[in-house]
Amino acid sequence: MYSIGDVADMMGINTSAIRFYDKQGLLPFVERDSAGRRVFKKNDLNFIEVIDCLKKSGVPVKDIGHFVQLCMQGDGTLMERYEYLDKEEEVLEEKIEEMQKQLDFLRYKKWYYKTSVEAGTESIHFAPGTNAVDPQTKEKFQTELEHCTNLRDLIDLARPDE
Amino acid sequence: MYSIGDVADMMGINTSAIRFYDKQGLLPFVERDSAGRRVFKKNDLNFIEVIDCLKKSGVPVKDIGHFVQLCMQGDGTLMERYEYLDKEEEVLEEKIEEMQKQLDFLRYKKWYYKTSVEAGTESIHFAPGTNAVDPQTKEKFQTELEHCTNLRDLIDLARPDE
DNA sequence: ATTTGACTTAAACCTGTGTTTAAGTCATAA
DNA sequence: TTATGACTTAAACACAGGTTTAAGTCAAAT
Repeated sequence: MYSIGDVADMMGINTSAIRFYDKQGLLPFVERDSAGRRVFKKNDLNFIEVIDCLKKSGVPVKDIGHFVQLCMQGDGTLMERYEYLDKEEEVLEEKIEEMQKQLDFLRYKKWYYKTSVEAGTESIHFAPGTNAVDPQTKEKFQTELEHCTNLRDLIDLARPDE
Repeated sequence: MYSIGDVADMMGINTSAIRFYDKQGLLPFVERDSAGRRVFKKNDLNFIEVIDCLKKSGVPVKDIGHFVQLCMQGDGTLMERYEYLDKEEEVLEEKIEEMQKQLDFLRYKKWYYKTSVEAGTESIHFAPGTNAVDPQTKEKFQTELEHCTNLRDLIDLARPDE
């Protein structure tokens, strides 16, 4: 048995966030004591763990509410719940893939600035006689990337010894 | 030379989103024609690519504005720009790691529901004589995970042949 | 007995990230 | 030459996801 404060501490969130989730229908299983205070049971933490996972995965609160509603309806909705999680698995996989693409681009730009810092000017990457980046710059990076064994050597700026 | 509509089409966003970014200081380099319309140069697309990457990485608009400001100040800020990207690289790496953790949990829950669907009831995972999930359920999954060669066999529900 | 601290609610407030609306400008095709 | 479509602005609106505030309840320690 835990109070809202206990749960807030355990989850690392604000008590008012928990009350907000409750109001949005995410915690229909939470009971109350004689004074009207929320009482969280041990098994409620399993629910909260799922809710927390979905929130951290970027699922909107209303959407999570739909899943919780399925959970409250017993074994008849087991398949729907499986399908819900199956869908979210796919969404999350795509999200991670997308993030990885952005990370690759960020690393190209780190290389761009590492080499610029080393040269003292960004203009080493400009097309001759212009102030614009040479369209071949990224391909040059790709080539260097393929021929390098250590990504860090390629994109990290050497730090003075500490 | 591109109009705001061209850029919107290329980036797959709304023209009003571009105007919004401009107002927030993300596009100080964009010029105007005699009629006051935005004119995007080829090199502006390089900036927009970076902005788009940072946005997709979850960086707040104001924060991106800071980077753009550095870009407008010439070679004197090269090191700061490198450090900015270095920081964002780390943030993004952590974000991906976090997402991967949520994905692992989601897969545990998929297994939980796959096995429940197969059994016809969720109660196979309850502690004997209770309505609460057995605390050892997750460990049981972990063990099965270690001994399995194909994740999909473990967590994906067999679909009828199509 | 009263004070303290954790809880309760409803309602107001705030931030980020745009979108929509209304009124107007301009180049070009019919 | 006029109608169309793409652009311009400022300001209002929307919406998610909370946080803050104000007023009150209650149990337990002083």
